[in-house]
Amino acid sequence: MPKHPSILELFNDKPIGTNVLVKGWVRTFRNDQFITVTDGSTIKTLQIVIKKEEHDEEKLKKIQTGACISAKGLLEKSLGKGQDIELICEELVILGESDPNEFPIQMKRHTMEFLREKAHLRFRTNTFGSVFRIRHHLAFAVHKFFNDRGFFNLHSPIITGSDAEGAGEMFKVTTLDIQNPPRTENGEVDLSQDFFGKPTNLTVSGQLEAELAALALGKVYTFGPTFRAENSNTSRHLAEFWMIEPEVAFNDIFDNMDLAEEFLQFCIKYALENCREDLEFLQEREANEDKLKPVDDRQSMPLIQRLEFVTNNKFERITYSEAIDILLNSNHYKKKKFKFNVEWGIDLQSEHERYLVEKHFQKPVIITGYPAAIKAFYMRMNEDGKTVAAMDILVPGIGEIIGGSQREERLENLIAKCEQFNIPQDHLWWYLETRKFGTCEHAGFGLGFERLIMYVTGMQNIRDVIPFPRTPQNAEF
RNA sequence: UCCCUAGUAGCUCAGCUGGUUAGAGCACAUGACUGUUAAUCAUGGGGUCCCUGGUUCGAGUCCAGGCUGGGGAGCCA
Repeated sequence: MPKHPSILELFNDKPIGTNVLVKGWVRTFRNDQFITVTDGSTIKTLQIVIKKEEHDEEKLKKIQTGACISAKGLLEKSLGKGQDIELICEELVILGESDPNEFPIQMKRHTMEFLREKAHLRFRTNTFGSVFRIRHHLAFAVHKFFNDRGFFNLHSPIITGSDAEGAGEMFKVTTLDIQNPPRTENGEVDLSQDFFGKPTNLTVSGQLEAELAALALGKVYTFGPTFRAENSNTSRHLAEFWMIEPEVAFNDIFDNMDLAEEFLQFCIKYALENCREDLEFLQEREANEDKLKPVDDRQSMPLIQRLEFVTNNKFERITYSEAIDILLNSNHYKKKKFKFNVEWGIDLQSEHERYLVEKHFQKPVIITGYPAAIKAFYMRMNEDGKTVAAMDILVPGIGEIIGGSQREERLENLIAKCEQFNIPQDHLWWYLETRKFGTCEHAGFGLGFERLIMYVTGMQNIRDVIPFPRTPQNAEF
């Protein structure tokens, strides 16, 4: 048992008439009498009532926004309207002062941009408190979903020696002195003297490793940090992000779609059931922010309604070819409103995906059967010899949230693909060997955890759903 | 990396076709009030107008370059 109850516990148990000790941070101090305190356990705040005469002036002055206090007293039914319980304070201690002239977080609206520069203190705000509580619950939901279905969590390596995954630019990992690295006779950096004796990178995906495990354990999933050294400056990309990658032996692309859809709906439902108050707060926040925006940029549905819509409706499933047809037959296309051309074989542009999801279907869409040329080497070739068993799940507002495929399990096909994509086979010998020894059909997908959090919280910028975002030119904190 | 856009008080912003001493709300300080809900009322302090250079009698305002933030695109999750 903790030495003192959290505010969440006080609201749940409501031990009215008993003596309690509370610790937390001051939000406001009104009327020289009412201290609003939060301790992070819930979005709710506890009102502490003090009698001015019982405390010396110096102490009262220190009850300021951001200060840390502890209060002991009787928990009572509140006389005021804003809350049902309050603490009648008998003993008040200032644990940590907070000079209001320096503390940057005020009880008023701050911009996300400003708070991003105060990432060490932004946890103290309602918005980030809610976001990071929801982040926790979603992480827990991920593990629960897979655990309940007999999946094993696989810890794929962070440092990887393979450089052929093709998922993007990689961060190099080295212990060599970059000012003065050892050189070979012809002047090149001698990586054989590096820590691992070869070039190594931070992982861009745990998928290939997950496949190895799936072909033995059956159903596995990874949930860990991944890294992309792309110079991407958007509200949807991070250099360090968390990815969830299930991989299942004996699943085909249709099983894969079912799993992905069930998984997304489970996570969203879990948040709706376990984070109600935080979601209500974020919904109100979003509505207030929307008032400042032009009508066209506003959300069509309130946050919670959007989430319920996703859990209550089947995702739309179409093939890439059907998607192209829909685009070609759209008024949007006929009025030449697309910036990029539409024809079979193109990689769908953001504007195309957005049209399909936000205008045409207005719900999550799963697109399958992409042209082989625009997808990764490991995706399974379909019978037509032109398309692969790939799938992307697109959601309104975010775009691609899941990308997956049935994997190419036929050794000769995979070797042919390696040649086409200029991937040296000796870099992937271990991957290819799984196709040599007891290969079987299998499938999996990757979900960007932060994008899921964005969708659930309604936050517009991915930098605001991870505690300390890493983006090009920015690794403060 | 490309395109667009912004940078004025601690925060959020206003500042017109260049023209006296650069404004408001919030925050802060002091006082009043005391069952408040981001309390209220009064008074007060607070500025490298992002930086560098230029045009001009005169630049927060115009021009050029740079820095930083934001939006969009590409890459992707």
